[in-house]
Amino acid sequence: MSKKEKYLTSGEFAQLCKVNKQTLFYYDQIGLLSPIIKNEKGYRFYSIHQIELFNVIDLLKDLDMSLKDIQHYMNNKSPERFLELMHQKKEEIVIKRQEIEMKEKLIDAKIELMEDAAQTDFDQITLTQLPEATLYLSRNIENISNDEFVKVVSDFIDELYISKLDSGYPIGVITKREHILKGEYTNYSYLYMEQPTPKQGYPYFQAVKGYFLSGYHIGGVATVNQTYKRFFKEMDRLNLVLGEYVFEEFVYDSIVKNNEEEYVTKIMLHVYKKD
Amino acid sequence: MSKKEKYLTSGEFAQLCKVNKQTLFYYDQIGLLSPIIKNEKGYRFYSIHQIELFNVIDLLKDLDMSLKDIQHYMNNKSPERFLELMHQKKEEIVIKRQEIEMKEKLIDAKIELMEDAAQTDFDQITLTQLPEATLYLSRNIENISNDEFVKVVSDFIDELYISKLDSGYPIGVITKREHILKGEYTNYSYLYMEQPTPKQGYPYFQAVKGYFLSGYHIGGVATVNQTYKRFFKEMDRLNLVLGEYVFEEFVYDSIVKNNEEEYVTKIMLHVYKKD
DNA sequence: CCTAATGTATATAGTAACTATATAGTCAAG
DNA sequence: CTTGACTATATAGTTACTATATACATTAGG
Repeated sequence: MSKKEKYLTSGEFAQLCKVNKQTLFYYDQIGLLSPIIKNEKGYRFYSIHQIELFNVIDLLKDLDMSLKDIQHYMNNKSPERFLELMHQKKEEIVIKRQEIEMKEKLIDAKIELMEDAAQTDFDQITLTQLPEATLYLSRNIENISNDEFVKVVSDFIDELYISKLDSGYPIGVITKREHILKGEYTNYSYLYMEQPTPKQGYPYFQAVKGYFLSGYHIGGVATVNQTYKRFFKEMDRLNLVLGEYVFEEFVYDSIVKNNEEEYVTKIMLHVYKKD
Repeated sequence: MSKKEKYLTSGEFAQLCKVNKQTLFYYDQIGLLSPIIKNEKGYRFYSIHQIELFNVIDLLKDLDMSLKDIQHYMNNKSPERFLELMHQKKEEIVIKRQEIEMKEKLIDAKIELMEDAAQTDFDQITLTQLPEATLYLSRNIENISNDEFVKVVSDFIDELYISKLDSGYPIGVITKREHILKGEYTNYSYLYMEQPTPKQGYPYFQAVKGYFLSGYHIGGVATVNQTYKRFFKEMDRLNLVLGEYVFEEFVYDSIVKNNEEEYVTKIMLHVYKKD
């Protein structure tokens, strides 16, 4: 290796940086990263050390720093300021990573939901013993005004977001036995979201376990009473009585189907064995 | 909860989605997400269920899907296609997460480097026993042409990238004793990057341990011979002989300093105790 | 040495996904 | 009945590229 340094052409440097050559022209133009040499023909030549600089620019850019702000740092660089910047970016990247992890869980939950649904016979009603599950509940929504309902939903979603409790599972509704028995199938009492790995220190949680009669309703809310009729018939046949709560959650909704008639709702009735 | 649904104004819906109202107008304009009702005055009203749709749009957008492609899915929605999409996005988000994790490590490494440097006396030369360390090495770069050197650097960087071995630690150079003794301080033999958590199955690794004389060179390569003189004096004083290799790595370079005269290079000479 | 292929340059326009601004109409409270 | 907070549309501006058109330079092969 001799003393005189080898310089890279714009094309070579672009390849090394894994970036479009035009991007380097742009960086040169705005004065963010210019080649150390420009010959009489206007050809750009970069030093091999400049890749370090490019990498830092690329890192900061990925962490949502604007080119202008990066340039501002470069014009005022110092070990102290760089350390400060890295501390700040560390905080930001931790949040970014947590958000990515949340979204990955959400995708996992959606895949699970869709794969389960794909091999489910929506006409079948089955009796199962459900293990204990923890649910995050909204405030009570019985007989409240529409404006209040919107407020509760907003708050519920905000709480899920702030407390990082959005597990990606669908938002479900809970209806109390008394309303079901009166035929008020849409007089819901709470919204809920299942928590696969519940955190300590949050209120509104409720454990659920016991016998459940599970089935599916196909169509909009207007026709849900017919599905409940089928449920009641099956309860009679199996000698069951309705327990405290009924749980409903969407399986197929506007995300995968175009019209309400094709929506699928999973309905789980808490039941006791008659004796 | 009565039958008739409550609708949200554009402002309310924007707040719920945590997004600028203008963004919703834009989505309406391109036909991606339109309110289910527009009254005679042109006022937009969204259903509460539309937030689910918005969330999916937002998720896909975060996973680098263009609004056009999202729209294309929405026009061809089905459980099968949604599942397929989620599988694809799962693969993408895993890569994204790994990249974020790499960048977080890189930031950690930079912070460590800067914090260590901040409390280091660059004039001091110290004798320390270094623990075993694993280094990822480039091909040999002794006496090669400039073109070849550029190729080796490119390959080295590409390998680090492909094999995900870029630990964020600085790229260093190794010089053999024979070259040092001849005063050829810049006739380097290898590039290296330290691997804090070495992976199995990669060649080019070399463990390093033993006694090292560590000090710092301030300035460009042109003046490094003076720093080596200081090292040799210290070796005499401590009754040491030069070992096999010398390691050099940048502490302060173009990322934190404007001109070469202020750069700081850490130099570590492998040494034996004379007896 | 000529030529074709490949490389380099500048200038300009286009792109995605917002974002801001200007202007004007609507609604609800006091 | 007015004030302040909302709603709408239309248009222009923004960021960080990206593509295209045109022209000049360098290099490899015959």
